[in-house]
Amino acid sequence: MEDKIIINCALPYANSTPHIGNIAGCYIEGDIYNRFTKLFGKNSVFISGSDEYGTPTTIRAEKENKTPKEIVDYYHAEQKRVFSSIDIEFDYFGRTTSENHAKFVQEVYRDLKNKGYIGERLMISPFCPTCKKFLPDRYVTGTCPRCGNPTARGDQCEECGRNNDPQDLLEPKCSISGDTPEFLETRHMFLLLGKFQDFLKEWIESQNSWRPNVRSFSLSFIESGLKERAITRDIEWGVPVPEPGYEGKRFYVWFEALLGYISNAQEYSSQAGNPELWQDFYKNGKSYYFMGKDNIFFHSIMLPAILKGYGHEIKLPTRINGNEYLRFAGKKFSKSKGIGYNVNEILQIVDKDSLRYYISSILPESSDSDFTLQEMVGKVNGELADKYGNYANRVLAFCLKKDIIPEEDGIIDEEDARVIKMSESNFEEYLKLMENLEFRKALSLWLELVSYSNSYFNRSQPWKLIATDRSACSRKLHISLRLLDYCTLMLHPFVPSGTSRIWESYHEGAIMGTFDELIAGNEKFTIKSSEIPFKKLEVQEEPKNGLNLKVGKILEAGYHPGADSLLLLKVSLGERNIKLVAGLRKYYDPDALVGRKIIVVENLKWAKIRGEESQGMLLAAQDSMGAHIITTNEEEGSSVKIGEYEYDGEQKIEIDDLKAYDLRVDIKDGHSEITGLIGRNRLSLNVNNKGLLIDGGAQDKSTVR
RNA sequence: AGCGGGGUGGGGUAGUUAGGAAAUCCCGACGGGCUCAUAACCCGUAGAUCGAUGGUUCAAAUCCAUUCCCCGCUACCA
Repeated sequence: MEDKIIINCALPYANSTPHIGNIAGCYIEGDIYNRFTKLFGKNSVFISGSDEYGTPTTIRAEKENKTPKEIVDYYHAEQKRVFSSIDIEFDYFGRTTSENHAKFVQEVYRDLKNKGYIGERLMISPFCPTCKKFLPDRYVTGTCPRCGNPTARGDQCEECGRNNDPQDLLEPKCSISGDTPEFLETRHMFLLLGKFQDFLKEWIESQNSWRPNVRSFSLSFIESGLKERAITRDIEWGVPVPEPGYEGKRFYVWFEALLGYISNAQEYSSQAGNPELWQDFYKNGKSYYFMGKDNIFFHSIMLPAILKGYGHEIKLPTRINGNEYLRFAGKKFSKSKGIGYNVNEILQIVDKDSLRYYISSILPESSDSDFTLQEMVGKVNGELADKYGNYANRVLAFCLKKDIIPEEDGIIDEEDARVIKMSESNFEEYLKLMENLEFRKALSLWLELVSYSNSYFNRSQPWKLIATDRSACSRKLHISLRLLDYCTLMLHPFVPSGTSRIWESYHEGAIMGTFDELIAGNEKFTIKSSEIPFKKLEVQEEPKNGLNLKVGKILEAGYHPGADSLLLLKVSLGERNIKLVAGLRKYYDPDALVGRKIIVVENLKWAKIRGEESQGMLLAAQDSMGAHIITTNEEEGSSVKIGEYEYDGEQKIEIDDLKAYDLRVDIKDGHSEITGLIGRNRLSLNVNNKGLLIDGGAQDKSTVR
C-alpha cells in the first residue's frame, strides 16, 4: 500500500507578517515537498496553522490597546493571505485558539499525567500585589546586579547581556503598576523529560536519513542531560489546565503549540467529512516536519517525548528537517532593524514565480545562505527566463509559425536514443534527490536538463530540417516537446504558476493527476499558443556613498574608566569637536595618539559604551598584528571620498551598515590603500585625491572598521 | 572576547559524513557556431598549488594538529 504522508511546517507565531527568511527557512520547502508528493502519486496532506497563544501576543495587544483575540485574528488572516500570495497552499491552515485544539491538548495532558510523565513542582515567582497576578519574567524591571543598569528586565539585562532571574534584580518593580513584587511560591506542572532520555538517544541515533546538523545537535543536547520542563505558566492567554487549583494558569506555549500539528490534522479531517482520517496519517503514515534551526530542539526532543508518552499508536516524526538561516546580503533578516523585505514588499519588485525560483535555488539547507537582489536578477533572468522560458517559447513558436505538428514516425536515430536515455536517467536521479529533501540539488539537475534540451534543439536544427525532411523535423520537435514535459513537471513543485501556464499552452488539460498519467497522455501535443512565459527582472539600484567620513585630529586621549579595552578621545573635526570611544587600549598608548590625524565616521548613530557616549567611530585596520589607525596628512574637517563618490546621504547609519561598504586594506605592487565597495565597484578612499595612510602598515585584505 | 558556521578559478557554489586517476555547476572574460527564440541559445578556450603550516597515508580539498582570516549571534565592537 502506498504510504500516506503528512507534511507539517512549524506553526508561525501570530504576531507578524512572514519575511523572506521565514519563507525560505521552512514554508516553501514544505510546499515544494507537498506539491512533489502529490504530483508523483503519493497520498499526502500539507498542514500548518498559526500559533496564537503566549506572552508576546499579550504584550503586543497591550501596546496597541487591543485584545489578544483581535491581534491573532488579524495575523491569522494576514498569514493566510501572505502564504497564498506566493502559492504556498496548505491543505489546512488552522489556529491554536480553536476549541478542538484545547480539547486535544487537555486530553494529551491527562494521559501523560496518568502515565506518570508529569509532576508538580514548587517555583518561586514574582507576584504583583497591585495587579494581583504573577508576572512573566520580562514584566519585572530593576537594577542589574552586575552592571548596575537601573532598567534591566527580569529575563535579561539589555545593557550587559546578563541572563537574570527576576529574584536577582535589585529593587525589582512590576513594569505595569510600578509596585514592588513579592516573591511567592507557585505550583506548576513539569514534563519529566528525563524519563525519555535513553529512549530518545537510541531513537535519534537510528535516524540515518536525518540531516547531520539536526542529528548531531539533538544528540549533543541529550548528552548534556534532559531536565524536567515547566509546561504551565501563571498567565491568562492560553489553553486552560484541567487541574484543580490551576484555574488561573495556562499551558506554556511550546507544550501546547507542538500538539497543533495533530489538532490541525483532526480539524482537517472533520472538514473533509471523515473525522478519523487523521489517524490514517499519524498511525500508518510518514510525517515530515519543516522548520528553522531554532526549532530543532522542540521537534526532535520535545515532540517525540510527548508523542511517545501519549502513545495511542501515533508514530514519531519520520523526518525533522531543520534549516539554517537565510540572510539578506550578509545580515540577518530583521523587521525591527529594517533589514531585508517582508513578502509584501518583495512582491512589489518581483513576481511570485521568480521569487520562488530564486529562493528555491538558495535554500539554506546545510548552511546559511545569502539573499541579494543582484543575484536574484542574475538567476531569474539567466536560468528561469533565458534558458527554460526561452526554450519553451522557441520550440512552441517554431511549431506554430511553421505550422508543423510534432509526431513520432517510428524512427529513432542514435542521437534521439541518447537524448531519451539521458532525460530518463536525469529524471530518476531527480526523484531520488526530491525524496531525500535535497531540493537545491534537484533543481540543479533540472537546469542541466534544460541546457541539454536547448543543446538538442540546436543540434537538431529543425529550421533546416523542415525544408529537407519534414517527417524527421516533426520527430525531432516531438522529442523536444517531451523534453519540455520533463523540464516543466520537474520544475512544477518549485514554480507552480509559470509551469502550469506553459503546460497548458501545449496540452489539452492542466497539470492534474500524477506524473505517469501526464507523461503517458502525451503521444500527441496540441499547441495552442506560445508566449514569453517569464519576464526578465529589471532591478537597478543607484550606487551611492552614504558614509560621511571626515578627517579628525585627536586633541585629548585617556582611558575609559569602566572598561579595560577602551579609550576615550576628544577629536576636532575642524569646525567642531566630538567625543569618541575607541577599542584601541591594547594597541595604543593614549599619549601617543594626541595630535594624530584620524578618519572618523561622522554620521554614525551615537551610542553609549559602558556609560560613555561615542559620537562616531574612528577607522582602523585590524590584522593579526593588532589594530592600525587610518591616518592622513590633510586638514582636519576635510571629507573623504570613496573613488569619485562624495558623501550623499542624510541619515545616521547603524554600525552594521558599515559592512555594506566592506572597507579593507588592499596591497597592490607594494602600495597599500584603503578600499570600499560602492555598488559592485571596489574603489579607493581618498582625501583631496590623496590616498589614506595606515599607521605602521597592515596586512593585505585586513578589515577596516 | 564567548558560541555557532565557513575559507575551493574574477564573483557565487558542488564535492568533505564512508580519502583514490582529469575538482562540479551558474555568472563573468575570450574565441567560434546558429538565426527557431526573450540581444536569446549552443560549442570551445583560458583561469584554482582547494586559506596557511605541519602530520597520518602508497594516495588528502576530503582525516588529525596548529594557525590566520571571514561571516552570524552575543559583548567592554562604534
